[in-house]
Amino acid sequence: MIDPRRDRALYRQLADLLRQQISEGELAPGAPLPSETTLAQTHGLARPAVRQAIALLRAEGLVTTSRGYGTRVREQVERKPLELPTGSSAVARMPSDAERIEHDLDDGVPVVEVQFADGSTAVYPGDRVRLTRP
Amino acid sequence: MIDPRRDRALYRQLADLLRQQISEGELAPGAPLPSETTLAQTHGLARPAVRQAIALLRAEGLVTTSRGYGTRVREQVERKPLELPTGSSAVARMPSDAERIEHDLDDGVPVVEVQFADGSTAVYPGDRVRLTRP
DNA sequence: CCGGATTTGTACGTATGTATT
DNA sequence: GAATACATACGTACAAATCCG
Repeated sequence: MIDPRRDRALYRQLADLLRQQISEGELAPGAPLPSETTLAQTHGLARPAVRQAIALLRAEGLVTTSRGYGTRVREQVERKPLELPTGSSAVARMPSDAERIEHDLDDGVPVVEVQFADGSTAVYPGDRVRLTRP
Repeated sequence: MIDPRRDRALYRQLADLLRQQISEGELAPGAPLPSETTLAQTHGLARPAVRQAIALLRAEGLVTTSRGYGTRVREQVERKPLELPTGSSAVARMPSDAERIEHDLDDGVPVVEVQFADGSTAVYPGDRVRLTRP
């Protein structure tokens, strides 16, 4: 229940609610969230507050939003094992705007940048790879 | 220059401008961005549009915002080498709300979750570690 | 294919609260 | 205490994408 007297922003309270429903499976992967208008009405909020809540979940990689379509719980894609070669290293970071477009990455999805022993680098979508060391 | 006739949202155009100034060093690490009010006036936008632009940059990990203080270009912290042990693997993802608070992570900073050979896992701040394989 | 309904995106204005300097 | 700066929240309006009959 969203309570204005609590010392937590209303949109954060709504995000907490939705996050809980997702983690408990009440909103399963692929399932649509109620529309922004519906969420606003059922929780007594204005639409901007609802949008802020959903923006939080998007940044966490929990949901995906498509214009004119709606917001859905993100489905986990399979991660390909990627062996980290001897003498190489890897860092995780958020993609640049260009990288997000190039790799068709959703909001809230980091990239993995591998630097090989020869100094060259490669960038991989963070939700599709798992670095391994056999 | 921000141009309403262009087919790109005004707040995205402003984000592009600021992103460029950051990448070119005109806004160096640690440097403060103009205040939201100033940016709004100088570019002829309303403050909500300016806030959207800055929110984009925050999500990309380019800037940090502190209430009552302002927004500054993020300074890169040193990354500690972390050897990926034999038989382990690692994934990159965005932190949960709790993890962000626990590790005191800025917006736009992913985490690295290592799964060890015995099945146990550990989570590291994505901006402070570099996975290595000697 | 078209049109209408639904849904999210963009943008403005306003007001008030709270943290930092 | 005052000034500055960001955070939260409401309301409104129109644009644009998608879906469905």
